[in-house]
Amino acid sequence: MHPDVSQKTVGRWSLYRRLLDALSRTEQRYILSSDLARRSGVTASQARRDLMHLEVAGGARGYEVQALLRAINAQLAPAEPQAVALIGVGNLGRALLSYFQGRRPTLQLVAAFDIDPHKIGRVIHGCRCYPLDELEAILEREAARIVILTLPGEAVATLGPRLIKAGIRAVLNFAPSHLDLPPSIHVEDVDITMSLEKAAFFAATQEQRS
Amino acid sequence: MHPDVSQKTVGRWSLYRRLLDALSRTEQRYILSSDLARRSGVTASQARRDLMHLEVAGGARGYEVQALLRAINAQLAPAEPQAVALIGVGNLGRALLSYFQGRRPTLQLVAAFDIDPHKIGRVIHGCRCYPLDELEAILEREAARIVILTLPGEAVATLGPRLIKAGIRAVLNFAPSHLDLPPSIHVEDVDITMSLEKAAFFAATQEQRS
DNA sequence: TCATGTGAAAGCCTTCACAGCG
DNA sequence: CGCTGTGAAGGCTTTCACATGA
Repeated sequence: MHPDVSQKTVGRWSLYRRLLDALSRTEQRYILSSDLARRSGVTASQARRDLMHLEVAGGARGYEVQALLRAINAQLAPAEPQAVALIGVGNLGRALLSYFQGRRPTLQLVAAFDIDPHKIGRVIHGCRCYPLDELEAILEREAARIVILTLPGEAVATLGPRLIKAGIRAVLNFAPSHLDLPPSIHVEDVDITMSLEKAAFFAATQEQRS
Repeated sequence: MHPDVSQKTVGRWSLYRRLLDALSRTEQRYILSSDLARRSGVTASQARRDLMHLEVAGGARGYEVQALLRAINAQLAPAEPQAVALIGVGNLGRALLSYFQGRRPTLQLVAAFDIDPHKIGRVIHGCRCYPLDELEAILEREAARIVILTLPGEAVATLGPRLIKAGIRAVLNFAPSHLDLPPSIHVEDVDITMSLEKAAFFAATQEQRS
């Protein structure tokens, strides 16, 4: 694999894949960087740079859709499916369980955790809910290396050390608190309140940037 | 207002505010940039740069919590409350309605929209649901300039022109499709699938970056 | 003395611009 | 001829490092 791929490029691969996936169900066999770019909201240069790392040669008709798709899948989807667990089965947690169930076969939601006794033992959107106490044991049993955090902000603070001990490799954190984890664990923060406040700020500002 | 504030700085103001808000309910009257930084997951230099734009003088004991809070609020929260509408009352839409209801008094969720007749007319998490047909009329009536999009990907494509006509100033887009809007409208994309796929990629990669 | 405020340097990401190839 | 692939330039963001002030 190419060693120096930036986080942003990886994110855009995911965008491109969505488009290519849709294209692959049509008659269109080739796509131009300019097309891919316009439909993804990036520039053509940037799309070409991102595709460069995939080492798929384009031609005068552009890139072959199937070839790109294969190359991006090879990067984003490892050979073995990855198990994912979700911690915090509130409104947002349930919405995400439903959203992700069966969406990407290589990412399987194998367990949910909560502290609410009413939720424990239930199967929610196809995913069994366990007590948070059993986190380490069940993550180990299911070989889950990725967790989604959808807890109230205060609750994540104590979770860091447990995630480290459980051998977690990546976290998708929806809680509005900073997780202090070693750099070997990838943390992807999704801060919805911040995003809305940014939107509100720029809505109220005359001079728009970007 | 300082003219050249970057989007990233605005986002971090929102982070800092959350922390300062919590601090303001404690005895602690001053905070050091290094403290603020550590607890927000940024460097001390960066925190100081971000605070620079607020023109709040710090001293040897650091910054006064209340002064910072006032300055950030002045930036992020305009004098008048801003009305927000949400389009697409599925699982994620409902979770966000519940999440945002009453959280920030200066951001008021005034209307939800859907095409499902079963949802129209109901009040969901304190927010009335209207038919999507009436979008323009109701956005105008409620003076909503910010919309949250939580629809299936395909459905947003046709929405662009309607949002422009309705005079929308900012969009928080959870749909995995590119919105083609003029640069005068701020678009904040929150792509949950992309975030999870990034997390999965870096979970599977040996060399972690960042 | 110790923390801020900030020029200057470094690093990262995007865009330009064009050689080269099908 | 038009599009890709990519060095080089440009722009943005972060970090360094230190003068300044309480």
